[in-house]
Amino acid sequence: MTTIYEVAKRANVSAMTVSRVINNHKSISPETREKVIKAIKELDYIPNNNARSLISKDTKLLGLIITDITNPFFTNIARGAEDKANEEGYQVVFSNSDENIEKESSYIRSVISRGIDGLLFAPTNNDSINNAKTLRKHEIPFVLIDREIEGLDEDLVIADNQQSINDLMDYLVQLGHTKIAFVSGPTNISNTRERKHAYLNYVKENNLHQDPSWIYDTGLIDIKLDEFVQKLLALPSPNKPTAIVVTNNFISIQLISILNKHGFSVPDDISIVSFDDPSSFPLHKSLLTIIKQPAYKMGYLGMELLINKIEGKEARDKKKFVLPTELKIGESTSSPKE
Amino acid sequence: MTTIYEVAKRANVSAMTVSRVINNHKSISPETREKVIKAIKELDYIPNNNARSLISKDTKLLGLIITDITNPFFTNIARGAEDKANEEGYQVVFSNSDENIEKESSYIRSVISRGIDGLLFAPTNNDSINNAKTLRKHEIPFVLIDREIEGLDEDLVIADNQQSINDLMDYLVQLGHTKIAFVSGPTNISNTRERKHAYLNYVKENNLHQDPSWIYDTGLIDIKLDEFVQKLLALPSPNKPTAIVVTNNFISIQLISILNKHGFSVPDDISIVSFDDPSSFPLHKSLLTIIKQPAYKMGYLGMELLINKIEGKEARDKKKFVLPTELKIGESTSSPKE
DNA sequence: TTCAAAACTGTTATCGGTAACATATTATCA
DNA sequence: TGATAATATGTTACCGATAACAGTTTTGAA
Repeated sequence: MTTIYEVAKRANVSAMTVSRVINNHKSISPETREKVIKAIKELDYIPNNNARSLISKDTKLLGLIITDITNPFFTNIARGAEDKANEEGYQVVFSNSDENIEKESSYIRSVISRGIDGLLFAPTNNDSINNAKTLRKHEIPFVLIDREIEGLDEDLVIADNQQSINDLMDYLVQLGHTKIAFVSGPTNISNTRERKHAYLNYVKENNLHQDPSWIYDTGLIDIKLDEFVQKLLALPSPNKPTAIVVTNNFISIQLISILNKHGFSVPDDISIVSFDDPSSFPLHKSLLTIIKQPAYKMGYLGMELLINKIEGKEARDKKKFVLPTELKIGESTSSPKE
Repeated sequence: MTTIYEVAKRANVSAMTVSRVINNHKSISPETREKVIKAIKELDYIPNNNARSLISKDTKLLGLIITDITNPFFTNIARGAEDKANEEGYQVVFSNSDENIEKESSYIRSVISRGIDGLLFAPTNNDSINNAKTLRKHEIPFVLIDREIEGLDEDLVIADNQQSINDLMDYLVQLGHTKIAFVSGPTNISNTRERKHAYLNYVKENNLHQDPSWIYDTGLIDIKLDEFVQKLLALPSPNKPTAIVVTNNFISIQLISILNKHGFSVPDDISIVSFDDPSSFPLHKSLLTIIKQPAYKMGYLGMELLINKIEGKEARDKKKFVLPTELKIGESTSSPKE
């Protein structure tokens, strides 16, 4: 590895002078600068950023935790985040937490030891509070994305869950549905909680049919829908829902699959609405009627907030950014029969 | 930031002893170890890995360059790569090169200055040879993925292009097509080159209709298909192809869109086959008939090779891994009319 | 002309770790 | 029982950069 000393020797100056040239300090004579640049080029010298960081305390490295890059929602968050980071001269280390709090903890300790300047962070669930505290103890600025942590006041970028559920419900009601079931992920994740809350509110305020057996919370990794679906389908016709709101795209795929298995077709027998269709295809109508969350924008904005925070351009008060979503009508919804 | 010296002071030992405890050296008495561990916990000490790297010369950090994480093919490569890296205790800094050689160069210099242990690298095109040389000069192990660089002998993981084209052509011929056009990306990218070569071979060996005006190379960022399509559709019926092989999923989407604009429908008027349908949806038949490349496996294997190389577990001779692909029949193909 | 300020370059110490060597104590065996 | 090895811990130097300070030369205003 070529060091600054080798460059210095070749250019017949001190290491400090080379450092000054690299960092564009004033007070370097044009001749010296030229000599040094020549030596740098000849040796193809690339400074060791880790040695620099030891003194400067910054690394221009940012962390990104998402649950799974393979989920198109997070893919676009990652892309938005990387774009902004890149624009500002930062690089991104990423990790898939897979809804696993231990994996999250272990990654966070690793990136702290790397000296990352900040972290953009989709927390696993409310248990992530301990990891957030670790970050704070080590004075790593971070911004939450997509999910809030209960009891933690921190900068946050999310989509508008209230509005999203209202839009979905409005659309279903407009189609003539009044019996609407609700399948969500685990409620220790904030967006699930908010969506469920919005659903319950909507049902109450609009005097829709209410039934506790129509509401089901699954896990995110082991999604056990079979029993719930069987119970639902066994209900006598007047008590059977004609539509289901699903809070997660992966769950909705499995749900449709199970419904089909039981001989129920979507949307003929039952309508399904969800979030962030994973099959969005530019050319044809989306299969699912969904709420599209502005994933790219969320990632981009999240990084922007984070970098502002790091570089001190930001007022110190915490901010919560709630971005608007968009209803996209697909082929998983129709008016109820009869 | 808590340093090893503060831990040492609190535990009443030297910094070296703390270091020994952290790194599980032998010759530490149980009492000392316990004292030190207690101090580490009380201070929530996380070692500074950059300071460590300054001496040890390794960082447990790996680079990943893909053209665009948003392309599901690369998403899965990234996921496979991150999984393997994580299993082996490494972390991944990634970058979207966007088919832009300057962005690639700049990223590579950055990660070199970070002291990455190695790089998994989908090169932009043959011009990437200079970046590969930079990596070699700085003794950074790397493995190429998805694309070869002409004139560079280096470890490589790709999908079987020859076989893929043969499968697509076989399928079209079996449907009754004999007039098959070919649209590819730029031929300074190895997989495009190989696919084109395989297509030309197939046409020749099977005595299919040949026509230079049926072959078109586009850019990857600015895909200009309009003129080509117009020419193609203006051909008198006997000279008009009944199917098109497209080497890139994004191009195929645009192609279908343009064909539709001109009043031609797929597959009724013309069949389209391609690679890696971006709309693959678990529940229903894929829209496009495609060759599915084993993206996850490619990323995983690529990382495995890279890490073996870094850790010296690997024989020093270069290896080229060509993974098998899978034909997936979708709705973009049918037998030709009349 | 003269001397302080500005411009230019070098020396030393330090960032947070660890390798290499040194020292002190304990264990082991001929 | 004395010599040697093994165990346990500390001291010093160094990894590659840069901040802080210190010179030396040049510049410019009085």
